[in-house]
This record gives sequence, structure tokens and C-alpha cells, in this order.
Amino acid sequence: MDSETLMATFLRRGILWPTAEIYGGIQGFYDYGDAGGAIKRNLESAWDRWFVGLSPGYYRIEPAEVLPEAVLRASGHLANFADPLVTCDSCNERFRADTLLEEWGEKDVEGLRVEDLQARISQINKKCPKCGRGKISPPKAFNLMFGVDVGTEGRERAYLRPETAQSSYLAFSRLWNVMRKKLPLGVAVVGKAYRNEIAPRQVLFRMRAFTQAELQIFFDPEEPAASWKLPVDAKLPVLTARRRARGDTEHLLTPASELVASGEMPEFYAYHLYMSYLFYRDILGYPERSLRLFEKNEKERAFYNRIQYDIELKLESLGGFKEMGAVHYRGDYDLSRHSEGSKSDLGVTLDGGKHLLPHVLELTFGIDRNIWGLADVHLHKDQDRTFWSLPSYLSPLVAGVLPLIPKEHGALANSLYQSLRSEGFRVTIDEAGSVGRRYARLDEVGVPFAVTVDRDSLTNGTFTLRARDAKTQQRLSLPEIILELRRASVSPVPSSVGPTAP
RNA sequence: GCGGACAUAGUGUAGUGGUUAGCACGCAAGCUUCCCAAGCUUGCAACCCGGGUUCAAAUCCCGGUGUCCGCACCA
Repeated sequence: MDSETLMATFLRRGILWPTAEIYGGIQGFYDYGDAGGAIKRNLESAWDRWFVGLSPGYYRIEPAEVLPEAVLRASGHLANFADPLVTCDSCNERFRADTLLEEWGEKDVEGLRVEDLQARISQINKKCPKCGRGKISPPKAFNLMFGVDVGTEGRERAYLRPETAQSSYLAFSRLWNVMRKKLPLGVAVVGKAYRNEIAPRQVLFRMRAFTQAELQIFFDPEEPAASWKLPVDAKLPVLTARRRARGDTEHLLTPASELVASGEMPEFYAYHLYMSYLFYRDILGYPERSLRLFEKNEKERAFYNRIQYDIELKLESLGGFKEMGAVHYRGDYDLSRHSEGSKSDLGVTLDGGKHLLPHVLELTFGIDRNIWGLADVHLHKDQDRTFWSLPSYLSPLVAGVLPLIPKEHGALANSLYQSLRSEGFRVTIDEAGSVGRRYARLDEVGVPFAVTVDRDSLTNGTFTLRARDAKTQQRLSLPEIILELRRASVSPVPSSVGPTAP
């Protein structure tokens, strides 16, 4: 689906719109509407069922969105997320002020304040290293974090979290005790993160407030869980850094066992990469050919990541592969930084006396961009209608109830609607316009079923159940319909696809 | 942030100084209709914001905001 049609559909159907739209909006912020919000919640819950469901030792927490400065100092965000930038006034090239000074041979520039950097730069007064002509502008602090002042006098410096992961690291020590001291321990967070992006763009792809779903798995690298075993036939569509370095640009569906045997990645990593891939392929229904696992090389990935594959989806609307999620092997970076920063030992002692600082494997997903992805991949237009073939458990509603002739079937339709609601289904009732028009309205927001009440319904209590994609109908009784809708409402869990949990 | 383009009903658009601001889809009410955006009737709904030029501005100029494209950024 092209991005214009996609966005027009989103706006027209109230999936989402710019925040504070009537005031002209605010760059990088969007609000979800009723259907959009429902899809988002369903996606989050499908994610939860899949990833938190990977093991009984995995838990989901709901932490605060504001973090004290000390946390972000320890995590490295304060230093790395607030670059003082300078610009060449001739060629417009941009540099980090501190690295530019280092390039000029200056010493001890690490951690200088913006004013000091400014003084040093104007003192040296060299030309732009790129074009050799331009003058370098005074440095400007670009803090990519939103600061908040806590307390009525704003004495305490804090920030909106720039990623949800930190909250999981902070919770580790308590959960270690609460969850009875076992590794691996998984701590999931689904929630908002905030980044003051320089140039937010492409709607749901670079937002300043966005939702992440992240699972941090704390484990013993010397003894990964026994259950982290790949199915024998597991294949991964990888583009490894090694092959990229040779100039290859195409991903290859490679047996996971081969990647492990050749030392490309350890099995615990391959297992989680595979489970993440399955989530996209089987739960979100992204076509196999549109997915690839793109390894970031040493230069591209964050310095603390030992292995990083981005899970990328080929999007027609954005003209290429885009990152939808990632699997990061972060080693013991996080717990060691927070041990140091908080002056508390986050190491653990296992049953048997072994002491270690657990390593972290991070599975991270952008919820909003996947809503865009679901539309890009599943929103179809044929000659006479637009239909969104969303996986049924992600749909905002499981069914619409339609009286064929409202005057004649309205009353029965209403009681059917009430019955389905009391069964716990998300349903709507629509009596306005021709039945074809009403089908089309449901199709466009991805509702998988329409239950139509007709003449026969009045006499024998059966209804037609119409499927969104094929437009086929079958005549069923209420209990049969309930069974069908029940099945459609539930997203798959790992045991039904992958290996079983410990 | 820089450079360029753009901004008209809910959506897509027409309108280059004087228009009752047009069209399509949509939406609402009614009629019709036993199954896929059908038809008929009636109705709803717009010039991004703020200044300026002009007798007169959706239209020209300036500023802002937002969107898109390229560059940069994306720990």
C-alpha cells in the first residue's frame, strides 16, 4: 500500500491523527482513535502472549515513565544522548563539538560544558574540516531527552525515559527476590518512551512519543536455558555483517543450525532471533519474502551490543526495508553500569553457590511502526473496495452485526448484538445504508467477520457469517458463531508453534 | 537543524486578485432494497495560523506552524 492511500485511510477512519490537530499539530506526536487504539492494544497483547509466554519465568511490569537523572547518567544516555553540535556556515556540515575539538588536537574535551566548548572553538578558530572555507558555528546542545523538573520548585532533575529497557534493569534486583531467584529471568515492559528527535518524520516511524515493547532476559551466559533449542528445520533470512562486508546485499534463508555451527551466533541468540522472526511472520502475518534479519556491524551498532540484528520489513509505503524490531546481546553492560551507578551489587548467587552478573538479551519492538507495517502489508485495494486483512486477533472488532433490512431485522439484530457483547466480544452494529456499504465499512478497518440477520434468522435462529477477505458466507447458529468468533479473537502462543517452555 | 516543494469540507481534489469557493467520494435523514460502496430525494461540511499590500486576497508579500523530499541526525 502506498503511503498516501494509507494515511488517507487512517485519517478518514480515525485510526490516528496529529496531536493537537486543531492548533496545527505538534511535530512528532500522534493520537490514536478508537479503532487505532484497539489495534494497538491487541498488538500489545499478542506480543505479550508470545514473548512473555516464552517462559513461566518471564514477567511484565508497568514502570513509571519518569526517571531520575542518576539512572540516565549511569546508563550513558546523559553523555551520549545530548550532543553539542556545531555547523559549518558554508557547507552546512554538522559535527559533534567535542569530536571536532579532538580532531583539532585538543586534549581533555570529554565532558566539557557547552560554554567551555564554545570558548575553545572560538579560541582556535579553525575552518571547517570538510570544505575548508566555512566558519564553525557556536555549539548548540541537542538533548534528545525531554527533561522534567520534579517537585514544585523543580529541584530534582529528571527525564522522560528515552527507552523502556532501563526500567527493567532497575527492577532486576527486586524481581530476582520476588520471583524466587531463578535464571533466566525475563522482564518485559510495554509502554511509552520519549525522544526529542531532531527531525521526526514518516508519521509512525520517527515519533517523539512512541510505544516500545521490550523483553529483557537476564541469564547466565555460561549456562543458557535448556529450553533455548532451535527446531531442527529453523531457517533465518539473514544478511550477516560478514556477507555485507563482502558486498552482498541480499538476505539468504539460512538454516539456523548452520549459523550456530559456523560461529556466526551462539544458539541462545539464534533461538531468540528465530522466535522474534516467527512473531513477525506468523503472528503479524508479514510475508516471508518481505522480512530480513539485518546484522549491524561493529561500527553501526551501539558499543555495548555484542550482537545486533535488526528485524526489517520491506515496506512499499516507505520504499524499502525498515527496522521493526531488534535482538541485542548486551552482555553485562547494563547491570554493571547500574551496579556502579547505584552503588549496589546487582550480582546474584545461584543455587549451588555460583556468583555472577547476569547478561542481558534484549528483544525490542516498535509498536507504532508495526501498526504502520500491518497497514502497509495487509491493507488492500481491489476494484470496488479497500479491505484490511489484519490477523483477526488484531482487528479492532471481531464482528459487525448487520440487519439485512433494518426495519424487519433490526430488533433481532439488536438482541444478537447484546448477546455477543455479553459473551465478551468486541462487536458493533450497523443499520445505515445498503448491506454492501456496511460490509465495506467493516472491511476497511479490518473487521474479520460480519454477522448478517435475514429472513431465515427470524424463523430458524441462524445467521450468515461473512468472511472479510474471501467475502464468502456460511449459515450458522448462534453457538457456532460464538465458537468461530472465540477462535478468531485469540492470538497464538509459542508452545503452539515453537519448542515448549521449561 | 539546513535546502527545496506544498497547505482548500471527514478524504481526494478544482479554483492565479472580484466565484453563491466547484467536483467526487463520504457522512446524516428519508424512500427503496433478501446480501457486497446500487438507485432516488433532501441535507451537512473547507480556503492552516498571524500580519501586510490592495477599493478588493483562497489567490500577491512577510512571519509562524505543519506535511513531504534531499542532507544531517537516529546513543
